[in-house]
Amino acid sequence: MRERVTLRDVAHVAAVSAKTVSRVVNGDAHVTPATRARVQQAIADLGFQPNLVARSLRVGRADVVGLVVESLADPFFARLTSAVEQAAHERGLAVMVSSVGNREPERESVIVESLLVRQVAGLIVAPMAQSHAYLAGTGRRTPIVFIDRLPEGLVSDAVLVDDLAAGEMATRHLLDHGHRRVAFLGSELRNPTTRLRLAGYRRALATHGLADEESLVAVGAGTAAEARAAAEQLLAAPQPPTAIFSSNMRCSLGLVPLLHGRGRTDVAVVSFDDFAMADSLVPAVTVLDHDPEVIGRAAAERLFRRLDDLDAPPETVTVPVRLVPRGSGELRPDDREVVPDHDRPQDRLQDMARHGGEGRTSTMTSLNAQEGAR
Amino acid sequence: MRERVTLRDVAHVAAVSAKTVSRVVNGDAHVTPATRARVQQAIADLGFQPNLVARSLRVGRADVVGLVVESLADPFFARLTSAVEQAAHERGLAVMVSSVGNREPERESVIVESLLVRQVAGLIVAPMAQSHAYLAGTGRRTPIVFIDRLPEGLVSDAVLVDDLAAGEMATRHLLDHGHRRVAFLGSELRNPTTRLRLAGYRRALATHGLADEESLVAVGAGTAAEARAAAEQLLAAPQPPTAIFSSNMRCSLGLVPLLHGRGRTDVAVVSFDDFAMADSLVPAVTVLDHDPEVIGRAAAERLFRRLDDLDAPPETVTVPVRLVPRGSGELRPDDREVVPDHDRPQDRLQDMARHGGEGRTSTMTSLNAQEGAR
DNA sequence: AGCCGCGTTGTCATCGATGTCAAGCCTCGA
DNA sequence: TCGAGGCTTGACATCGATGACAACGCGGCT
Repeated sequence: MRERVTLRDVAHVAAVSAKTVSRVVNGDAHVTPATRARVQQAIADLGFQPNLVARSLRVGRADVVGLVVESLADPFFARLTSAVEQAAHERGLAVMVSSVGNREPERESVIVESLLVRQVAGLIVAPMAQSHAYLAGTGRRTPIVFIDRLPEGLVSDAVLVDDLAAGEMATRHLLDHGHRRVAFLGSELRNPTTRLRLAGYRRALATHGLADEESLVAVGAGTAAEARAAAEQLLAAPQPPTAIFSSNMRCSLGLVPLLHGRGRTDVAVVSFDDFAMADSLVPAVTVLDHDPEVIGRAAAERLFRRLDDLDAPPETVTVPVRLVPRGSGELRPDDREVVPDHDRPQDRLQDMARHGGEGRTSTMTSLNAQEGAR
Repeated sequence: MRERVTLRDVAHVAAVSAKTVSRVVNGDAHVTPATRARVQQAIADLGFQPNLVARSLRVGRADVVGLVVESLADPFFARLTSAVEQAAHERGLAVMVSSVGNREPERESVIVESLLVRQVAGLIVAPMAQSHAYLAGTGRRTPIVFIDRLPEGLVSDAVLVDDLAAGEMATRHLLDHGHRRVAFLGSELRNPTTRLRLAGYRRALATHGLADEESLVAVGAGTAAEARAAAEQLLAAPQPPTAIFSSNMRCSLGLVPLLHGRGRTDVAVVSFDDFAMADSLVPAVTVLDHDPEVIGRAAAERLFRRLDDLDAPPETVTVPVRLVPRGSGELRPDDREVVPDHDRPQDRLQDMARHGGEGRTSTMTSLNAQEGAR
């Protein structure tokens, strides 16, 4: 129930000035060992703990990083947050998290500003808002690292996924499983992400010496329903694809139920982005997945380097995606039968028993692997 | 790229004192409408934003709540964090999260102190450490709400789950499905949580007019392996149970793989705590589940009330648990055959299509429901 | 011996906001 | 007309730490 102890109290007990105590606390070299010892003794006796808010005011910034994501409840962002928090902790920084929610992207600016007024040293933002004009003059005072998407017309540090390589990887995966008619399902081409993934798709085709067939590329689907319709068209074509690369989650949410509803689970599918239930369907959906731990740490480290050198030119870090084979992407063009599924739960059971709720594995192979609550 | 704007700058432009600007910013009533307007104009012109760090120093506390959990990557804590963050945001508070990690519970004190020195207004802690002596005098200065477990020898605000009711609910669920020989599998009785759940189990038996049979209660299993052994004993008994209430996750991690390995999926199971894969097994495991959103919000609101009245006596909030029927708990004593499983994924598919990746449903029925990454 | 230089320590102002207290002004009633 | 009381506004100190700068003491040098 001790009263708050300040530098001055310690100074008084150690018979030195507050400034000297400050030097000891901050590890300043210019202090005599004898003085240092006396001060440290006083600190210990009084149980002094520096007030970081006061320090923050004086030095003009808090030793805190702000993190802005869409939703903390989303496992992707949860793991990202965890990675950022670990990296920050190693550097002695605290983390303030805020979620924007998926309803109103405009809330992003409010959230960001609520962190700025708290003088965070830096921000990591997974952008949702359309415009980032509100960030106009902020960058210099408070560095920002963007995740996953670079806001329009802003040059800034960012951590992006390698969409080109990802598109190529997905497509090659299907080609390697014997498919020759691989379709591309994507949303609007305005989206640079989609463009890059499509480019990767084409590059993989070219590498395999295949022509890029116009009729196999279905883009423009903005919603799951539109994606479903686009997929229906693909399947109804005279020479339908035997495999489909669904280049984002929304598309998959249209495509996959369609295939299951029609009993067309013989069509091979690789989906970008993991999505709910992707691994409990039969066959489970092979996905290209971002590794949130890798992205989070990369973003944190990019930010730290920026804090150490505010004047270096902006840098973009590109992280690879992983392909998580689960069944749907490993179907061959002549497969008419689905892999029996009753061995899959068994596999997982063994996995579960092996990990036994004790340690967390450092690299998880399945995105959906999750520890039980508590 | 504007320089930082302070109260004084605004005061200068509006030709008033800094104090008056402060009054306007804080909505103090004692300001002439004319003055107020002039000040607000100046604030808008200069783009002034108050420096919350300075305010925090002055008032002695930051408008921040600290949250300490085991792991942010754990979906339970992720959703809890999300709920806390939302509640805090509604009150204008930011949230600093820190995770302790499951390796060294002693790190808890370091984490908590790193938040205290940042002058957080209050803390929400899911305790892991054995001793909380380090919190000795803290409570008065910085209120703490504990989640799920009350630290030894500390009277404090807390949010606990209703273990008694939960034990009763699980057991009654099994009894209602026709079972008469229901076993209880639990860890050490030293653990008050286990004691309460066992009491609930007994109460349900009593309500159904059943005797409490000693041989059906297996407690003391500290690890999954021990739980497995205990379950083996139960099943090998002359009159084995037809249903088992596994009273915590560790027990379930011993019990469930055993049943599956032995092909004894005819034994009904209700498990406390959701766990990895619980819903993708066949049959999926019926669980009693904490609702992290409810717990998080309850903790936040308890904390806010405490902030409003530091002298009220400590209060414990008890939240109910939910029973999530998934199959294993709905088996009847005479069931020899497992529900065919291929319709379950279909159900989910429809579910998935219906929600279509658009809105987040406000109350999720399945704990494991999760949005895809991004 | 006296001066220089270096390393230690202290004084003072400051970061930006707010609590305290009082001054100034206005209104109303005696 | 004058004083009391209320409201608006401002001057000043303060929260706790740190940066700039100065003073001090001591050893080495000429």
